[in-house]
Amino acid sequence: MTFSDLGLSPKVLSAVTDAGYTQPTPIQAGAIPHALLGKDILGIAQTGTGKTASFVLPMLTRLEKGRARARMPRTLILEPTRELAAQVEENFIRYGKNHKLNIALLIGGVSFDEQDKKLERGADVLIATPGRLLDHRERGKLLLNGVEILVIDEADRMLDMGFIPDIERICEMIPFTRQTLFFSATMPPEITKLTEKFLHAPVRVEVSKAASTATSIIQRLVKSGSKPWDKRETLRNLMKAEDAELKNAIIFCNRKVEVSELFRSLLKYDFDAGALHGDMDQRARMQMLANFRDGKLRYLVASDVAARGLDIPDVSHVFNYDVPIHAEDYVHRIGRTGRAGRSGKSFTIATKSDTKYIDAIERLIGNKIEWHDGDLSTVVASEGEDEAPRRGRGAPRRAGRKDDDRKEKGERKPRERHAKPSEAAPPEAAHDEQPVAAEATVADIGERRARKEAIRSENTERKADRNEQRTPERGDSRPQRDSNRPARHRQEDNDATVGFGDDMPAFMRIVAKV
DNA sequence: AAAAAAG
Repeated sequence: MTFSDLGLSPKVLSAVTDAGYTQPTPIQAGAIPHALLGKDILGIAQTGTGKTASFVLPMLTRLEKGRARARMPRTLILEPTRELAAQVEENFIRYGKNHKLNIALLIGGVSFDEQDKKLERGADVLIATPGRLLDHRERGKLLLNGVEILVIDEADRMLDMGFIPDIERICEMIPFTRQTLFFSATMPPEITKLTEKFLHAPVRVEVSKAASTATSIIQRLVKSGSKPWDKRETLRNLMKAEDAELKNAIIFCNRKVEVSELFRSLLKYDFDAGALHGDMDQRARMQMLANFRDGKLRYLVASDVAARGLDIPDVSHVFNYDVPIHAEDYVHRIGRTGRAGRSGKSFTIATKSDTKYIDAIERLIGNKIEWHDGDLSTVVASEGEDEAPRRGRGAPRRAGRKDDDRKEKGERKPRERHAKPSEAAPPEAAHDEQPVAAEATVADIGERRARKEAIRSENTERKADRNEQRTPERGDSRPQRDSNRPARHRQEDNDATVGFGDDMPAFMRIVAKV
């Protein structure tokens, strides 16, 4: 079976050939001929199975007849995350290089203007996340009654994310005569109901999980103390131990705060790391992902935004800095490595409180995961030791480490309540840097502010010169404000010393106590 | 115990 047997147009075939593909994957072979005939498709397939091309290629062929009218897109593809949407756009660009198609990407976090212009011009292909799509429609800039082909991708994930009502609304805006291509990795009851409602006599194409993935990934559990610095140390040791074999790695954390904390910590230890989570501004998200794909970054610290769907080929290692709370997430995360028959390694850092989640994972995958270097019964209790490198600058360290721990707990709490998660001061601020006095001096506060700003801009553009990050008071770090941030987070902007800096009047100190 | 997605 080759691509030329599937009935695709010459223009599409030549782009596929140029991309270096000759053999369709099972989902492509199963779905493309039916999709070309205009049939509805129910595709049950995981990512990494060639699912995207299975709808992009037939759509391109079918779009060769006809032209788009202003504000009336001819096709619509719904994706759960912005990155996935952008990835689908790339596929249309790659395989549509012999076509003159207008492609519009409607995702949140970026300005409306450009998106509006593309809609105005008439889009052949509209790729969107649900929120931004509905937003455009409510503004009257978008008519969906010209849509001939609707694609709903990653439906089960849309369900997890609470998008199903939005999806139903959107489906109801599109004429009955459309063709619907529907993809989901799993078929929970809610999704089955959705397909019964919105698909007409679909052809079901099911691709079993690539059995090879499970076997080609070496999985290990790694014991660790439960304090953040224990876990960071465990991770660093692991990264160093794997260095020779490690080409690149994704490091998953359960929370966005942890992503940014770990990211900053790794930078301090000179690891070549980037970060990816949903509270970062869109430009930074795209940049980090692109740099990681291009090999400019070796490590990507990420939330589960990166766990599914994203096409990041050739990841040699996956580290779970946290044990995922939901067992399925484990499968998705480690599925980022060992793709396309290659081998991969995954290490999951586990603490005493993680045992029940590990049990759930082992039940799901039907296997015990081996311990890397002894199980949790051998963990030595932590004394709160953090072995981070010191900086020469500033006051000498305070005597007791344990003292500092107490300080970290006691002092960070009140400010943490206001802090936007991704920008909260890292624990290291109290730990392996300047000790923070109960009443911070103006200079301390000014420096902490500068640091925060450096971290902010670090999230947006990673500077080549690390020293700039280390001495942010020199200047050029500018705060990157995200105007899209929900109002409840904005309070943090009034926190501490923003707007006063080093010149903050003394009476403000009480407010800014850190 | 989370993340994601509109502003």
